[in-house]
Amino acid sequence: MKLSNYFLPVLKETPADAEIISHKFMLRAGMISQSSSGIYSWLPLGLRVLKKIENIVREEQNAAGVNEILMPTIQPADIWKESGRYDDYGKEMLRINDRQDREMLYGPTNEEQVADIFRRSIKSYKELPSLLYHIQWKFRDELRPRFGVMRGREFLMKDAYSFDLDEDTSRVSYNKFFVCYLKTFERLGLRAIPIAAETGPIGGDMSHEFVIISETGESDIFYDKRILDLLDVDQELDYTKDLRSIVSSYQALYAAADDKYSKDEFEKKVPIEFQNNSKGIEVGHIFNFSTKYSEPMKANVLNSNGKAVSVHMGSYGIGISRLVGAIIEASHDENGIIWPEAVAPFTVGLVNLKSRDTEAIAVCENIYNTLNQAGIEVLYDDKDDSPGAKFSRMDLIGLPKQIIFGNNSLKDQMIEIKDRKTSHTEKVKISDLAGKLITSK
RNA sequence: CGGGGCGUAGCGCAGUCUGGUAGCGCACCUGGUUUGGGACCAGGGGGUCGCAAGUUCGAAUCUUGCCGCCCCGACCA
Repeated sequence: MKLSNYFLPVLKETPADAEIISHKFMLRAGMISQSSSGIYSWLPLGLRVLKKIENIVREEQNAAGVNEILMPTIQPADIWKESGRYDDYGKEMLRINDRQDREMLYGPTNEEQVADIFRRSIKSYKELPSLLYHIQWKFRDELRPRFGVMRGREFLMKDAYSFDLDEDTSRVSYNKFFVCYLKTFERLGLRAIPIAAETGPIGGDMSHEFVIISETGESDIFYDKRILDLLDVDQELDYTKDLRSIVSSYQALYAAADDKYSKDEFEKKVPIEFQNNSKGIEVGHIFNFSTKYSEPMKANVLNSNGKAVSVHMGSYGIGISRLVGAIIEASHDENGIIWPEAVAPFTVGLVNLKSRDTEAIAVCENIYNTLNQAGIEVLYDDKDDSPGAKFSRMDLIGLPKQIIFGNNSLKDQMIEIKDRKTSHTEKVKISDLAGKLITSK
């Protein structure tokens, strides 16, 4: 993509509305544009990141054997009345009436909807487990939206649902998602810690929040530092195998949010040198709620005795739009964003500092075409701005690699590759550039 | 929803106390000179001062009502 042809409204000054780093940078880098409180339009650069994250999440869900579906944003009130949540869910739920005055709502989540889909189709225990997910926009009319995309009212979420015959088998599904989440966050370049979460009225130990450590986090977490060393799920995962050992290696180490934190337990279980307390951003939540929805909604299957039983359900969320902000919170410096390569909107930024020199333009065009053909995503700054303006804009938008065509590049046929994160710069022959970038990928 | 703050050009702000018909920086347009860390000179365009009503000879400024946005708190991916 050529910058001269790209819709990238970067701002030199920070809009007064933004408070936290990720919000400021997202606005300044032209990633989003606020529509109203907690509701944003996604501009090209932001959308590319959102899609990258979405695709990684999708690939990992598929790898775990979860089926992708797409449920509507607008749901009928009826199914929510069935589950009993129509009255329980407060003003956070946006309720609307259609032209026939039927009660509808903009979905804040999809347990009812998916249970309805399930019960229409699945009748036998032989078809279990059943795993479904979708990636869809949700709306929760938050009391107070804030922090830009991190706590919007409208947000993009991956939510998955499991259906199993009983508690034992639903634990197998739960573990599957647990491990899948570890893998997913790792691919996103994040270190997400699974922490024991409140299970509410259901009880039990089957609820975890996945939290990334960040100053701006909204939850206060206490954990055993050694859990960070476990966060390396590099190996190919075989989801057909028993995943209990992986899950229990995490559960063995203390990690809890303040609402579940017990000082005594923490100090007893964690040697003092491993005790850590910090703020975190919740980016995922997995939850098993047994028959809470299946029972009132009559989502039953026949078991091997021919008896109708309520299925055991779980739900598993990842806040995709929130992750865009969370990644920035976890990866930036004073000059701007530093994208992990996996989610970067472009892999490299090609900067032509000699943007008025026809010869330089010709060489840069050639480099641009070569990189594109090599399958490298490149944003080519072909604009006629001063070097300082180009550098600071490139730093702001945070592409992992900057390729700089400068004063001497024509003469010596060398070009600089600068690493956005480390600022490490190396000169390579222009003819070697594409090969160099491909191997470093 | 309680507490606090803000709303003046695309963005950041001054002007409001003390009423006299709107200004600065950046951005934008034109011409010229510049090009390794947000260039310079000259010229130029752009604002129903959030909306409405009121007070007044006269309102960005005073009064009342409404709307929007941000921050802190209680709740949430």
